[in-house]
Amino acid sequence: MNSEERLIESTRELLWERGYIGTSPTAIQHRAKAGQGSMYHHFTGKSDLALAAIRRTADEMRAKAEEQFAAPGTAMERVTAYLRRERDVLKGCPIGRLTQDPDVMADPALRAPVDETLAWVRARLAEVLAEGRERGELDAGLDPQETAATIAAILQGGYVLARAADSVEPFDQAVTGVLGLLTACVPAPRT
Amino acid sequence: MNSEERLIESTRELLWERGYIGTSPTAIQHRAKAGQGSMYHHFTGKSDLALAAIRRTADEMRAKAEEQFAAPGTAMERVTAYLRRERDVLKGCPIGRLTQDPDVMADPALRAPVDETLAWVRARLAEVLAEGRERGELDAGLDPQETAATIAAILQGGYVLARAADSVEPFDQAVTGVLGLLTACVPAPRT
DNA sequence: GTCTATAGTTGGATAGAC
DNA sequence: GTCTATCCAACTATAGAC
Repeated sequence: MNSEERLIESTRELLWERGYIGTSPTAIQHRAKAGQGSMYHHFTGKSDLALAAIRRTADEMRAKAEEQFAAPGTAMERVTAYLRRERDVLKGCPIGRLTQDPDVMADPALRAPVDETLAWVRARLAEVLAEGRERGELDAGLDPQETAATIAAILQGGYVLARAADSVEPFDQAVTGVLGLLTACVPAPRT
Repeated sequence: MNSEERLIESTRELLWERGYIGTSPTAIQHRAKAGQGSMYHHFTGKSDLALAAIRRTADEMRAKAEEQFAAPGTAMERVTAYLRRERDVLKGCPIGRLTQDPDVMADPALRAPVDETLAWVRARLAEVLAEGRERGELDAGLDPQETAATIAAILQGGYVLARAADSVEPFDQAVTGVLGLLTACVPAPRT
């Protein structure tokens, strides 16, 4: 891995662990085993490097989610697979955590990938749910957009509760809880 | 309001807006219109001041939540009142946001009030739900603890989605969505 | 209690040599 | 491309005067 690549990857890690304000160019350089000259040769500065890092993380997040969304199976099966997927729960969401970073939210360029990615997740979940409703897999009264927001919020909120408790338990409970509520919206099969 | 009081209040605001890493003693002093000498006379340093601020915010958060939890009405009514209560959605949760602050989570003293407050919210919600289930207001198959985690996660996650979108819409949708799912667990009244 | 002075460290970046 | 030298501001805190 070349120096530019290492700088981006180190920035991705540090943004996840410490956020934008908490990540210094010096810390990035140390982790990437790159000098100052190298960093400022490849990138104009901290924000430029952060942009590259955030974009890559956002792309990766969408790709991983699409694996479950585009899989075969009923809507409930796909939503369950998405919620139950292996996750670094105690580390939280590398995109969601950036919403707490005022310097990220204040910069339209840095903010855009965060906004777009979470909006995409909601929209994609809504599509999956709408599809399930059309196929009669889900109750006709279920609102796809609202329920999609609920599911996306469960994940982001589950991370927060898990980090506070320093335990994955509340995350797992929140997921199990919403899946239980959703199951009640699955029409009984015609006998 | 005296100087000590102003320092605590300013710290509360800044922790909410910029987090622990992003809040400097200088910034606190400016907002509180207090000098350095004043601040270091009343508090041993940044973390000591942050502790006072976090404790107060945690107490306030519990008191506000208890208003809805202890109100008269069915479990669904109290949960609905809690979720629909007026909130500074785009500012997020002043306690939940601290879970993203590695320096807060690394210090047991600062971490404790965050952990305890969110655990309390879940436990209290579980009590309300269990009560509703016993009274026959909610489906017997509903797990109070899991559902409590779901509801608490909706709030924390709703804030994240709202901040990303710079709009309260996803927060409101997530809340409406989960209330819709919960309503499906309300047994039809005996006719 | 509050003020000013001081101080060592880190942050974020630039300049120019190689 | 990478290195070292240099820069100024901000961060966090201490010391001592008033």
